[in-house]
Amino acid sequence: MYALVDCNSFYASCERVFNPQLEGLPVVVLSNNDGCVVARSAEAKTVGIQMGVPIFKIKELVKRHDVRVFSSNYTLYGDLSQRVMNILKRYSPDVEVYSIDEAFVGMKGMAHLEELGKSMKEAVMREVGIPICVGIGKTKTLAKIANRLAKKHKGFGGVCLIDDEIKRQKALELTSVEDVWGIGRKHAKRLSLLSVRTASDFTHLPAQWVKKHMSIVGLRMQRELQGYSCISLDLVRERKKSICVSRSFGKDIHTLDELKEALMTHVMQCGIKIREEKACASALQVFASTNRFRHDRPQYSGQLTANLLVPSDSSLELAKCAANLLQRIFKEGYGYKKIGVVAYGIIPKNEVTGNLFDAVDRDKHESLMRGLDMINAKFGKSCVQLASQGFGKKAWSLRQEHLSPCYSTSWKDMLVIKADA
DNA sequence: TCTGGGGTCCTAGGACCC
DNA sequence: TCTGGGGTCCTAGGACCC
Repeated sequence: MYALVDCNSFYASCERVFNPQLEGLPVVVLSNNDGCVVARSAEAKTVGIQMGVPIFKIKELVKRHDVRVFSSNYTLYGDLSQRVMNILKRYSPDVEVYSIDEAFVGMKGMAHLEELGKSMKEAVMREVGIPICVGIGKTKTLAKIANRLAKKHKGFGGVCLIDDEIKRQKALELTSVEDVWGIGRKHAKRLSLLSVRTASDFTHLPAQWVKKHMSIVGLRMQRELQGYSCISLDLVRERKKSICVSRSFGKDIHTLDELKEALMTHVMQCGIKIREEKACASALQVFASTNRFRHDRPQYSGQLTANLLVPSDSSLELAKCAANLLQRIFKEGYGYKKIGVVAYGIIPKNEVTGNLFDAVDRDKHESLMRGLDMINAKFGKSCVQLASQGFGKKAWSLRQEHLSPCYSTSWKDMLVIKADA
């Protein structure tokens, strides 16, 4: 049996933990650049705010209902997430952290599953202050479905267990096919043309049809819904296959110099991620694009990939390569909205093969990067930078107008509790 | 004026090899 | 004049997830 633990309105709930006045009020959290709504408290859902809607489109709604708006604060959410996961690990050695706000917990051989679920819920609320729901089923996909029901129907008290045939049937009938884990917009549309409306309908489709139109991924989903486990717990995190850092700009950027400053900043971040993985990248891709929503302006999107002579984790080398790629994709006369870098061919550092014609002093780079990481870890990631990242005010920087403090990870942001004299 | 970011997996088709 | 078959690897694109 598997339990799926999912935090309710996670980002919005995080904001509430250190700011209890938000309790009972509609709260939303925005994507990077204060673009779209990516998390909503229950109250925000009730007043009709849709997931993913750009904030500028709901100005009126926000004003009318006094909705509290926050920029996303991943430092805060990441820290609270870890605390939640640590609690779950007390219940089972098998915890797969699936995303920042979700984890699968292996419950093999355990009894009193519903009570265990309730206990998890209470512990997380008591110790971190985050509300969660728990769904339990024979397969991961059924656990997902159970979780959805637990969220949707108050009667479950936040914990839903599917442990027999009757409950499974009932749960599948109550779930629309587009709400099944792994069925996205495209497949949902195709299925609706066949009058497949619920998860239960989907399980009755001929397997050949599913295989043909939805590949073996679809077949696997079907089997999982029928109660045959096909997706096992992923307990050791696999090595990443690609590492990407990209951002939209607060406003359009026209010059190569400014684009380069932004790109160099992303490359530096990418380098840090690569070194955290104790890995090297074999190839680097740079991409840049204009604002795809502005149909009234000329559109352009360029991308180019280059192999490195020797796989590397040195920000300096990556930066040099990226700068070169940018020069080649840059076209004058466009307003750029986004730029990014992707590292491919990620291999463990100790498996890197050298090259006879390699002219780089790798030991030197290595100690330089070690020093740089140490300083930046201690004094903030912008303490030591590349000159090419630019100085002074950055026209391209993110918009973050509603950022909350990092209550749990920064000394200066810690709450001060005043006792009444 | 203002529309996110970071991933994974699968398939088809082309290049290439013997 | 006649021009195979089997296999691997790589890439681009699609679909999906949170």
